[in-house]
Amino acid sequence: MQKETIDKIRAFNRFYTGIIGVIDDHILDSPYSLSEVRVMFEIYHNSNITARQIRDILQVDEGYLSRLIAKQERQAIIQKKRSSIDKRITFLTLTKKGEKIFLKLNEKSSKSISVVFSHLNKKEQKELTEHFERIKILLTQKKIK
Amino acid sequence: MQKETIDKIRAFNRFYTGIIGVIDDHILDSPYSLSEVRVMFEIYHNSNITARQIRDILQVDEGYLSRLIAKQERQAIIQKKRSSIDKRITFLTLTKKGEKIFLKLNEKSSKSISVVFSHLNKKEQKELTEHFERIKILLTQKKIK
DNA sequence: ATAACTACTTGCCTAAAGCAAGTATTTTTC
DNA sequence: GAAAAATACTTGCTTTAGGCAAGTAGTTAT
Repeated sequence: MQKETIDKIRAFNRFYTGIIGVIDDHILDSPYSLSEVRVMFEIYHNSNITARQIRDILQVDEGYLSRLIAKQERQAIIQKKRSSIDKRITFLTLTKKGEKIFLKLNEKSSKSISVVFSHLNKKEQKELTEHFERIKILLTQKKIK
Repeated sequence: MQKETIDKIRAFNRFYTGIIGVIDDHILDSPYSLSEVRVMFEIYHNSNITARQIRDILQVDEGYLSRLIAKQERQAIIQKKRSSIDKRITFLTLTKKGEKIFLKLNEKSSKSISVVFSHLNKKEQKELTEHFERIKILLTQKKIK
């Protein structure tokens, strides 16, 4: 791979890390950490997910995750139900309260996304999301070598 | 802003956070933390930068940064020289040793970037960096409202 | 000359996260 | 079908990252 290309990728990564940082910062003035919000996100979008699956998606330490989940269970955000078929596994769902909390946080994050991207008009927004789409396709397709 | 657009942005952010995570993970199996490498990066690319400037670029706590710099000075990676005009300011440079270390880490990061993007052919690489370029332009231009 | 400001440092503290050993359950192997 | 290996999760212990506030030294403004 060419050095120039690598430099461009690196430059974009630094740039985009900053963008993500700004958005995340806003979520962070809530009583929940980024990781906690991510856990809620995964459960919200995939009910009855397991801790193991979340670990694989978010790439977090399983011990740490176990504690996060326990904490959110104590706070009645998450509900655990053990599988009757395989008792090692517990399925996770958000409680009504948890769902409410997550949606509020999501709303907050939407707001901060809106702020960061607010200077774009309709057409530019469309262009932007098309770039995103293409990048995703480029980076996920034919990972199979 | 439209909900759909926000969702697409969020989806890309999650996706790209993962990509960056994979690349960063590789750098992290070195004795230096991400923040340390970033500090080296800034000094390497901008000799005689000040701690204040690095703080502004990287958006890190100045106390934490001060310690990082002190640590790297002890390790003879960084050299401080106080400004004779304004003695509050110290200019930072990499030592020969520091430069060597940084370049090695940079090389390592280049390798991991190469791996992540290796399935792309020349044409696709070009397309990718063009998307990056456009996104950067879209997101930096006319921030002035 | 004093007050306000800037650049950086230091002390103190909490939250984030890694690692390893442990428990309970299920699956594999001989 | 018992022992060994594997899986899903938990717990204890520890390190690291990073925030916040007060402190120091130097500079600029009033």
